[in-house]
Amino acid sequence: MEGEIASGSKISEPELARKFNVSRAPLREAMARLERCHLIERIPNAGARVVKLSTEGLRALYQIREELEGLACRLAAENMDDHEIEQLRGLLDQHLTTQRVREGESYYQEAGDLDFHYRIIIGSKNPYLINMLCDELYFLVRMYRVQLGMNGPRVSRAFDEHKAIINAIANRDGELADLLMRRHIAASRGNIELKLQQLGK
Amino acid sequence: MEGEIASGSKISEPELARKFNVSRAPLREAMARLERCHLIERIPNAGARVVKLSTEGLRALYQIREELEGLACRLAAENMDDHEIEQLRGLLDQHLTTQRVREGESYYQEAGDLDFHYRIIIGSKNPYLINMLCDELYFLVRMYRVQLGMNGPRVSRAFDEHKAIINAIANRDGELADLLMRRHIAASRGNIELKLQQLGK
DNA sequence: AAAAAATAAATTGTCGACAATGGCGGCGCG
DNA sequence: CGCGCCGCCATTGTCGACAATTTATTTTTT
Repeated sequence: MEGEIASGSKISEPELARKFNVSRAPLREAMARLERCHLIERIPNAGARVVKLSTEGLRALYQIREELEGLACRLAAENMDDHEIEQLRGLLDQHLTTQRVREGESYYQEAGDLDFHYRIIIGSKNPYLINMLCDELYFLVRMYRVQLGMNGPRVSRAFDEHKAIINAIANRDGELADLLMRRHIAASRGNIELKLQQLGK
Repeated sequence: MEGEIASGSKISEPELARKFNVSRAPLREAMARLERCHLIERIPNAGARVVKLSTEGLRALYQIREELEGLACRLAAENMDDHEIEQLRGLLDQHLTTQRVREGESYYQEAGDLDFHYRIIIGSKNPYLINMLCDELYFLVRMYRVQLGMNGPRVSRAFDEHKAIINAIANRDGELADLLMRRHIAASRGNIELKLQQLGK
């Protein structure tokens, strides 16, 4: 995810097993999980390679995200209880004080439970949705984030958008939360796409 | 999927390995796949059990389907070429002549490439969408279908809805195709839910 | 020199066995 | 008779080795 192993480089099962001093069995399963998360791609009988980030990949991924996280917002507006919403508000305030101070540095890099989107998805209470987003797509999303991390004016703007979304959810206005989330994700995509074109190629 | 192994019954790894005369390794992977498809559920250190079909599960599953297959329609309207659309039309006509004759018997039971929804998803050309729907959710969908198969007036109605959707796609009207698909799936859900309440419990 | 055959290497799937972990039932004790 | 402890057992994770298949490379033949 963090780019430590170069994009497109080959991942050898026996080689990594030696490197980490484990047998092939657990490493095999680990690679199966990576494949499920779309972090590696397999070519039959020719090995596995680290995914390459691309504009087309980003587009395809974010098309799904818009739809699914929009739905997550609608469901979260129905299903999150007041306590959870308050907790999420607290998380945002915490981000404001700890992270946003060093402006433009690193909003958005938190993992798991500390991530805003993650929490909303959990809040939807739909097990299939949670599984698909948190256990499969999210690692790839985070890979784009980490390697083409957001900075500049987008940081504070994203924070404001998060605020607006949580407000809509707190007002139990699922329709609005849905719309705001879709726009938020679309904007985020635009930002990353720009970086991809500048840096990547 | 077909209910041969009763819902809720335990699946033992070593036991099945003996039954099929294979070692635990391949059976292990097979079960991992079943879990990924949500056909079995694991309780840590207590074994795996066949999923139980339920109204809540159906609801959660179809919420995702509406969203994702709606998106698939929108994308298919953009990305399917004329040849693919014509092929899909042919498939529908074939269903009409071969299956629909024995009215109310078994529309909808075809697997894989022969399935209408399947083909549209492929037509979206979005690899993540294809993977999630065809490789993960679809087996569970088919389980509901097979075990609570459609019959009665719903059969011909579903066929007409399919026709309308393919027409919208052929007209490159993604928005309409999206809407029609969502309604189609919602109606299908209603039908299955009814059966679940009648028969299941 | 080009094509074909043979060989080497890597990937991938499979096997049988062992070990650790946690749940469940039986047993003793209060 | 109820409660907690202990041992058995199923589940689960791991290991090292072997086999099959496919791809790449080298050697041989025309």
